Amino acid sequence: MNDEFECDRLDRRRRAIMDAARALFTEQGFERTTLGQIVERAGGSLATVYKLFGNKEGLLDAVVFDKAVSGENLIREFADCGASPANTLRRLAAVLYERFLDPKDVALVRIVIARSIEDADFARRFFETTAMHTRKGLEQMFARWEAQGVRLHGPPDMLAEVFLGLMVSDMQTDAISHGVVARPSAERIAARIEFFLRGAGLEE
Amino acid sequence: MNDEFECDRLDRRRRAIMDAARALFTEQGFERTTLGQIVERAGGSLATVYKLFGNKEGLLDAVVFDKAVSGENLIREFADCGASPANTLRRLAAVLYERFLDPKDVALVRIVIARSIEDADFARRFFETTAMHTRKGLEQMFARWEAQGVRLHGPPDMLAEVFLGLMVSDMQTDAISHGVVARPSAERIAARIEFFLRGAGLEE
DNA sequence: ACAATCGTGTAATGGATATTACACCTTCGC
DNA sequence: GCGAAGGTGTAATATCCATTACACGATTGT
Repeated sequence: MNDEFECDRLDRRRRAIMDAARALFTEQGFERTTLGQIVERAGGSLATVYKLFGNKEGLLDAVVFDKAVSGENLIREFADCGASPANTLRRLAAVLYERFLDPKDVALVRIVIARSIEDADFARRFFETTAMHTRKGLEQMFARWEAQGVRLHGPPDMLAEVFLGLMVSDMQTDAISHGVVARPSAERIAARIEFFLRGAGLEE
Repeated sequence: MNDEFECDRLDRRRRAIMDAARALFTEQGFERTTLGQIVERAGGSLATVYKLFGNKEGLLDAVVFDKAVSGENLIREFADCGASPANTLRRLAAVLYERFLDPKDVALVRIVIARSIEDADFARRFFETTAMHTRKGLEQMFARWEAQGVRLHGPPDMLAEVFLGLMVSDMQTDAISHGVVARPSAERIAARIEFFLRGAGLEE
């Protein structure tokens, strides 16, 4: 009972600190946020922060890589559910918007970009576990369709890049620049999807 | 002769300070760069920096908005030179890559994003004088074509968004994340252009 | 050549903050 | 209940840096 309780206590403290840190980092940026503010919001003490995370950078690391959800599996689910390519892409688009324009995600990306100026490796690790996975997932999806006899205008890797660029990249750039962005309307999404389907040779 | 020389001297000093500041800001980020480093590289003195720019933020402002080239005129030149829409877009693509993937520009964008966490207005001003202009320019180009009887799949504003998203946004996101990005190959550009032409209904 | 103007270099000032040290108190096993 | 282990709060430490103050020297118009 000792270990479990101990672990529970530590975990709860860890989570409280990380939650406070994430909130403050995304509100004010990394450098402007002081450990004092974090402790003030999370309760506990400075000493605990240093015990759990080593230093301020360690805390940022923990916050950013907390839940690196893999986009690869997400996409595989959609690709394997038997719908036509056109319909699969239509449903996938909504998920991508959810994923790439989520304010929490966007805020995190901004922090990573800010930090990447000083620590290039930090950004590389982040994007390899997020955007890269999504792109790879899309690429595999297109490749599987091609193997099943679907005729595509262009190689799978190009289509994956283009799909992401066409559907979300410009809005993501906007979101990153402005902090938030309005969810695109259904019509707007639909227009882009149809555009992609024509370009890829997938009109029905 | 007095005024001219004075002005010349001040201008030269101004330029030297801004050049040093831009270099250091893009290398290390805004917060990590000290005014001491800037003066050390530019020569002159701290007092001059404060006289010319007021404070550190004023210097950043001057650096970022130094040469806010308008993308609107750039695009109008291309649109007015009489080539077919397809050929115009083909030549325009190369210019956009030059513009959006230029390492100097990318480095600036990173700084703006980093700063935007603390100062949202700063980012808004920047993107209104750069990306927004380019988008508007594209939109007007498509609208003019439509007025001339060219049949397009979709409204001009959507096409402008999509063209930017399709051609550069994903690479720009990469560039912003990683700092630099390899210039895309001619084939890669060509493939995307043809994709866009199909989607927009502009195949020849 | 002279005196004034203005940039220049140096050296405070003052505040902020990451990090560490330390003494206290809670919590847990026995 | 008791003692140990370890979290907690507070208070130094120590550095770093934007900003200001000041005295010096160069440059210029007369």
